[in-house]
Amino acid sequence: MCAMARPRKPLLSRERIVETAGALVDAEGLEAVSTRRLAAELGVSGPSLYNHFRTKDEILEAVADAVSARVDLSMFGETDGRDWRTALHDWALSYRAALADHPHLVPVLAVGPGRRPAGLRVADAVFGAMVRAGWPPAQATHIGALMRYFITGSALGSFARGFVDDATAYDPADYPHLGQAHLLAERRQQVDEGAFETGLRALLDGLSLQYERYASP
Amino acid sequence: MCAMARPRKPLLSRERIVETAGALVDAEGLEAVSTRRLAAELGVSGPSLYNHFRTKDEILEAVADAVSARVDLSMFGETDGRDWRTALHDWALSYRAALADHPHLVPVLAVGPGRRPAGLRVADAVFGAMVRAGWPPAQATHIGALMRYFITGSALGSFARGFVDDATAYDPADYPHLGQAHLLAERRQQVDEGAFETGLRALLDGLSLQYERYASP
DNA sequence: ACCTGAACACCGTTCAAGT
DNA sequence: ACCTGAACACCGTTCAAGT
Repeated sequence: MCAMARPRKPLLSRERIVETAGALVDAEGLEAVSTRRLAAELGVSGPSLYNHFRTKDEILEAVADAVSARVDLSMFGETDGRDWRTALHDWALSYRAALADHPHLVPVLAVGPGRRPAGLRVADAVFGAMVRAGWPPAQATHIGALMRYFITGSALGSFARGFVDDATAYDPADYPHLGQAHLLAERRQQVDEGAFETGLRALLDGLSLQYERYASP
Repeated sequence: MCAMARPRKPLLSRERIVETAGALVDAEGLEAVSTRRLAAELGVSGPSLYNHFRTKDEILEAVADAVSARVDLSMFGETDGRDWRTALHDWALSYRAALADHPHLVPVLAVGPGRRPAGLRVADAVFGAMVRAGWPPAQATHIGALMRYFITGSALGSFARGFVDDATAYDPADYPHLGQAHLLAERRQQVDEGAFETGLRALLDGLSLQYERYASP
């Protein structure tokens, strides 16, 4: 009448599924992740996954959440009125780096963070730090969202991503101002990097102007 | 020996396929567009589409291109050194409105514009106008890209999009700074709108600061 | 040239059956 | 509780056949 020993350890766990799915996305891209393929990678049969997740989408969301959770938020810990700008800047760089580490996952990461716990945790951290730095609550909320817009938008819509690598596909006559140089892969990456830097500086400069209006009356 | 009359008019054309696919995406979302379903909508059988497009992806790209091509670029026509900022602002609003008109297509529109003719045409128009307004060429290129990052990022990553509409799914204890109000649908939309306005102003303000450094030596 | 039906190699998901 | 095989209702795409 004592408890029978469990027949054996379960083959799967949510953690192991998320981990393996993440590795598969990184290695072969989103379209390589089918329930059957992922299950094979885990040494089980397809339907087994449904004992741990309700849908395939939930698995991908969990993978995205795990990546989001790894983004450094420590710069929002000791923010005071002087360095909110530095904190935002550092966060933007580490966020961008996290996306660059998992390029195939960016389309999943870029859509609404509202359903992912880690996304809300980020919004909460930015909000708290901005309020402590003297921003009005409404503006503090906006800052977290607009920074994310820019960072995920740059990762997803980069010139380099998915560019057709056939120069002859683009007739320069169609784009009088864009030079031939734009069609080269390395040039495209330079554009992405330069646009990110210029945009980030512009955002922070512009926010600083708005901050002065609130903080110096 | 004179040319025989063509048996009859072709049932399909690229234009008709793109038009019908666009209507189907708008009405029922991206996942409703299968080759079989789209073909049924057109009154033909699935494989017929492959006489006009090489893949289903090419059809969706063409739909996205058609939407991009409808974004107003006239504000870049008569830009001089004084109103590059107004032109960028107006373009941002009309771009955002175009995305809001086709929310289901945003994930397609947000990825690399490099492979779509209309995307390059936009980049070209912005570049030309910025150079005429006095921006150095490298900065002019960056401006087109960074504005697009922000606009598409805000459309794709909006708080309102795909938010789980079950308030009980979020325990306020997990997000000490975010109030209960954030969980309401109307509040989320307000956040999106406010964040877009704040971000757009910050970007333009920040770019104005950089412009002064180039234009007033 | 353009459309068709049949076929291939897949999908996500459900479910009864096993342990 | 957790895993399985079989099955359902789909996919995108190819291809020989028709006109």
